[in-house]
Amino acid sequence: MEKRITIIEDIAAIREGFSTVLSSVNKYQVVNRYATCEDALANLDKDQPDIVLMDIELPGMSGIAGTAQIKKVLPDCIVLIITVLEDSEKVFQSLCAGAGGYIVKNSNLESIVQTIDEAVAGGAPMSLSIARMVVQSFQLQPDSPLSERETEVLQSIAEGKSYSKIAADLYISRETVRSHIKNIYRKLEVSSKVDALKIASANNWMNKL
Amino acid sequence: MEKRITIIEDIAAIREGFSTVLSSVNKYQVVNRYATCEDALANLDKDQPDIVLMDIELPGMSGIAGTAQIKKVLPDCIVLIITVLEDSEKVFQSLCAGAGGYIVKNSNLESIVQTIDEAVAGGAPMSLSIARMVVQSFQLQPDSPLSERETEVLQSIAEGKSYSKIAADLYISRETVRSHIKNIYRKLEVSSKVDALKIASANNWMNKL
DNA sequence: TTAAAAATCCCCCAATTTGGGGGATACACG
DNA sequence: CGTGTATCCCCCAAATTGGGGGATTTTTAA
Repeated sequence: MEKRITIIEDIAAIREGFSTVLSSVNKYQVVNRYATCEDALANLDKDQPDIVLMDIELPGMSGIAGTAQIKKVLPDCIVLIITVLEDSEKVFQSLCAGAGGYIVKNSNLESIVQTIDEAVAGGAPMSLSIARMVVQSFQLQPDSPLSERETEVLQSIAEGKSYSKIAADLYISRETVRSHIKNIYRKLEVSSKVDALKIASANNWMNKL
Repeated sequence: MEKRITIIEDIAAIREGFSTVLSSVNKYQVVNRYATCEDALANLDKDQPDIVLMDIELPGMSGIAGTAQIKKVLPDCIVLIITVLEDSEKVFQSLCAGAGGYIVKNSNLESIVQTIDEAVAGGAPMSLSIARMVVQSFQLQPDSPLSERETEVLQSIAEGKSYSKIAADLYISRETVRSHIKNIYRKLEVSSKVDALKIASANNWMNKL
């Protein structure tokens, strides 16, 4: 069955380029092309795309917000991000918004079709460098000022545990937990859970699991 | 320069198979092979491997715990997991422990060498299905009983914020936050932050960012 | 159109938690 | 022999949490 594709990209040349390429492939049917998310969202019900190719930098609503909106209306629609630069922040935000993969803007025509095929087949197409970015996000930075035990305690705080619960889980006294927390606060130069967690997670000093 | 490789795999046939293949490649030098993490860890200082090929299911210490231990002693050592089945839990635990990529056990010889090359070049080699697994972990399950606002509130609790802080950030009254939390507790059949967070994060009902 | 769900706000209240002090002891590493 | 780590203890006041009991409005769905 033909897959319905919508393209959202503000640069006309790139938009029409993708469109021309994909229109020539039998299994794909480009139902519409838009320069902004706003336009695309207004016609979403009518277009009913199976796949959306979405630029990340758009005038008005960003591609990330747009992705979230589209997934809200059409949860099964696959949104593929078209990108030039690989900004780690934006990559994660897109993934959280529901993006299913990445297409590099200047890649050749066959690889674009191949990428879409992979996505349709249930894969999560992304370049090796994006995969590395994602994998790295799971790994701890080795530059943490916190000791192992302190990290363990902070981790438990991130899970919402109280001092008493942490103490029980680690088989230590509640006072010891307090000592660790005092040291954490001193090292990170903060004086509350929220601030400590903010700093530690921004620097990837805690495990994500 | 020759890369020093250590193989940890309890099945002799597979262990020797990898060893033979990699020994025949000039840029790689298999310095040692072990059946258990314990043995490998005892000789780590002497072996000084650049790359470790690690089976995930081992007698005694698991490959995941072993990976964490190795990274503690040799932070720059690249640990590649050798795996047959792709269990999402274990994949994430390995990544958190510091694994740099995955090698599928029954892949052909050239692709094994290619995977190691990618890892050395700074990539994060993994199969498409593992990439999908990782990407999916960033995406919300659509089966959440919580409303958007409730999810937002729970998200804030996960960040360690107090009711007052949440209220301020969302521009609502603290009492409204309390109402949302009461509803969250009712829906999830819990009566504390910890339990609510446990259920919601286990089901992927909250954003990771 | 009507009922349910969602989002907003208010009160009372007691137990728990938090974070600020002030300590102490023991062990390891260099 | 100091510095860091890990463990434990005390006091105390302010803040937080979670259990009740409500209410109103808007949005959504049946």
